[in-house]
Amino acid sequence: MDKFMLIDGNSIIYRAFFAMQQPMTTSAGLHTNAVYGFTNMLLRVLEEHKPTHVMVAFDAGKITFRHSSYEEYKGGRQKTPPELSEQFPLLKDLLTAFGISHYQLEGYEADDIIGTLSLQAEQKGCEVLVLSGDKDMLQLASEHVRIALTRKGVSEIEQYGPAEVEERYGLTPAQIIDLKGLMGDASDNIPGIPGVGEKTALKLLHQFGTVESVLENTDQLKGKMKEKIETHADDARLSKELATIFREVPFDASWDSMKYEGIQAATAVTALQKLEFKSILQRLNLSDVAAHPDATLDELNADAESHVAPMEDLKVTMLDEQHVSELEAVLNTVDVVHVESHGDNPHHAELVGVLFGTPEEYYFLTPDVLKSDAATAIRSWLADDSIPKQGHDLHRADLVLFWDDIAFAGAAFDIQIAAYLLDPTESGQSLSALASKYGLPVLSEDDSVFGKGAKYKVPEQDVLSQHLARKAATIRQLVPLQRDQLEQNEMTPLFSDLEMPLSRILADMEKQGVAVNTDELRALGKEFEQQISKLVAHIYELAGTEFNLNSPKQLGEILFDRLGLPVKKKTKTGYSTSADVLEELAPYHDVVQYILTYRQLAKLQSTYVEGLLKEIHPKSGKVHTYFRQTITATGRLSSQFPNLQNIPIRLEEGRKLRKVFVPSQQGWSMLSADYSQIELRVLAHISDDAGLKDAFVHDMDIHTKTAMDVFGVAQEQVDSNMRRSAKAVNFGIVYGISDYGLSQNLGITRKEAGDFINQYFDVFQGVRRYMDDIVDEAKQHGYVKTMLERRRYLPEIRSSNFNLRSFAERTAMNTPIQGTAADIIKLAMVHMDRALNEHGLKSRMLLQVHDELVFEVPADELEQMKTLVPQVMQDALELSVPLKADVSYGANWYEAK
DNA sequence: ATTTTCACG
DNA sequence: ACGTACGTGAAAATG
Repeated sequence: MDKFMLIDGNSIIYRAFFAMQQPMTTSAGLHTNAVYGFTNMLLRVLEEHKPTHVMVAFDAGKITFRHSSYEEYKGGRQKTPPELSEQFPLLKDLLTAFGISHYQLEGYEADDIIGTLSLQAEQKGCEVLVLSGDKDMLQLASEHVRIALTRKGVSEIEQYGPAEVEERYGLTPAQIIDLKGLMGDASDNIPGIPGVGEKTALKLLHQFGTVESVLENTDQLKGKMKEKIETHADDARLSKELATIFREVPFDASWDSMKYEGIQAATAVTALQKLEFKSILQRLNLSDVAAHPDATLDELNADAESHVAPMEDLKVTMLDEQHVSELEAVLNTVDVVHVESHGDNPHHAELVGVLFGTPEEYYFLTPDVLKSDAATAIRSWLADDSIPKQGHDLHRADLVLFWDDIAFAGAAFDIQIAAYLLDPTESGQSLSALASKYGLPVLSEDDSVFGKGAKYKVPEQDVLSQHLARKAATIRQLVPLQRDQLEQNEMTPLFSDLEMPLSRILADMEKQGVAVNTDELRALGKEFEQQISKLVAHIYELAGTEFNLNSPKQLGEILFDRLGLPVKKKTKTGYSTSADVLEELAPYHDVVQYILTYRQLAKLQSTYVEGLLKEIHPKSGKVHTYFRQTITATGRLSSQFPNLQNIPIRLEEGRKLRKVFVPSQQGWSMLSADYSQIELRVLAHISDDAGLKDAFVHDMDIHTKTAMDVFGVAQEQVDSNMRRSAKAVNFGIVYGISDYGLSQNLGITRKEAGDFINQYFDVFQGVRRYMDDIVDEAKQHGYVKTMLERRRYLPEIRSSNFNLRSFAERTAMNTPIQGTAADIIKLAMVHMDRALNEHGLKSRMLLQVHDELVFEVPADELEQMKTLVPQVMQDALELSVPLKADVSYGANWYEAK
């Protein structure tokens, strides 16, 4: 017998929305929580009831036939929140992908469509199940029509037939209409009789049976109730009419179109991926879906239970020295490598083991075995640049192996880099997180296999090798999925021609390291130390007490409680003692200036002198930073252990630290080249602003030029203050300007800052247009792009929260600029690496500091490098304005300024 | 583990 | 009215 399931789409999606209040969005910022709740419920009921026909009905249009008899019908109702209304089309698309029919008809509500269909189905001899969250539906219950009402959001379902309705209310299904006629329904703005709630209504109906009968027999009632019912008799009749589901909707969908033969797996998976429903996808085996595109989910599930091997069955061979040849024999089929290591700093991390994966089998080698004579061929394979390798964080693998004297080359597809490009803000880039993101079989977190922090322990070898094999299996399955997505996003060149080659270049730079003159560094430390101890004594004396100068809390107590200085700013935990606050306090008390100087020197001492000494590698005597390629939201690199991208330069005291960074060989020089105003040049290109472009084409001083245009004066009339202001505006423009930010920076009022910005935009109209357009673009697509198609998703650009939205808007303005600048210097690095090789130069690229490249150069290459480096940098990418790079060199990084 | 401060582009 | 300039990492104190 046919079994028809009718779903009240509006009712269920509303309930799902309000039940799941935690926000849930796709990376592009579409809200999906209601669709998610709906889908989970749908899959559950389909599984449980196995219907032959399914139809989801929706309301259509704002005006229904009910409005003609009662204009205020559904009046006063809260407007559907936009976070929910944007989910209706998503749900309908998903249903289509599932192969489930949905229907709506102008002028009718979902109730009416369901009422009509349930009647027709029943007359055809079908069993009908109606799914809704609305009690009104109970009026449809009959011998062959059961009503399933959701409870607790949509997580539970309660079924009603006529018997259950009788049991619950003591009424027949038809009397449900009368019930509502008397008690009304606030949510639909159906009046009912004031003062009559469920209790009274039920009592009346048990006594009289129908609304009409109640109204005819008011003489049997007495007191207030009699009065109210008599005065609101018409309301009761109207309410009953409104509550009655119309069961003769002119329906033109065919019976066959509602047939349900299981969810089409292939289209369903695509749709679920689009919605990023990880946990739902996780339950499906994607490789099976790919193999059987025409199958339904049920068929695949049945299939999976019968013969797909569970993860436990991965075939892993642990190879000792005697059996390494087994791997040698299949090396040409190895398609995944995973290097497991322990420790955050890859230059000091311990090699735990290496896993080689072929599609058939996995092989695990301990570090000892890999380093043994027996594994020479394996090591040659690892070192062979012409053999492409796939893995997760191969950059780290390369470094870890390097310090164990094992060469690695040929990284072709790094899924960590791919994941970063696909969404640079996604923090969870662990392999396990990626597995769940893509709905692959669950992979244990490293923390749970190894333990966290001090509890880290390498497990038994069978557990270890099994875990690593699962990682390898995950990598193998991920590669084609990411490859497709990169291709779809037109990011394949960015990935293959820029980021992958760069990852090897970075590893080379890091292995090379930078030599540090430790004697000089220690001498600087001594100098700082002497100044610091004098300052501390002085400060204690002026404060009248000793305290921990490094504690903002204690310092705050001294300054504001003990010395009674005015409080300018507070943090969430107490007084702010940041430098800008202290600057303001300096006139009030002599101690403040000493504290500022102390802060400055203490920073240099702890972070740079002591910090740097700690990072000198015992094996090389150099510092080897670790450039991270998958951290920043904009595409920039970051640098760790130590951070060599924030070595002091702005103040002379700190700048001296650059003297300790020296060439690693006698007679060599440090050479540094930096882009001049790269971000503003990028802005000139992207915004196509005539004035800005003109300024760069003529290589003018951009801040002076800005001052001339904004203040409307000649070059000679620009004083240092005007130039300073113009410079601040230019910075602000790049950051995504706000009047508040500029006012803070320049110490002017917000209004003055705002006027200033307006003047700027009046002159640079192309820039204004760019800022407007890019925010619109971000709102429309949910992401912004750099010139090389690097993306950043900005889900909060559609937020109703002003702060979140404003932040996203500034980010939309800044990211294409900062990100394109990052693209450009990365391109320059790839070109530079090639140029050094092609020219057979011994010079080495050592550091990248966002707009600067640092090299060490032998004396006989100095002349050539002085022209080659800026040339390559300037030609990295062609813009509508020239790029400019300045070069300098000297005996150390300080001299190369 | 989080907060505050400060170094850089 | 809201309360920020964009992007990072490290050290120290403190919860």
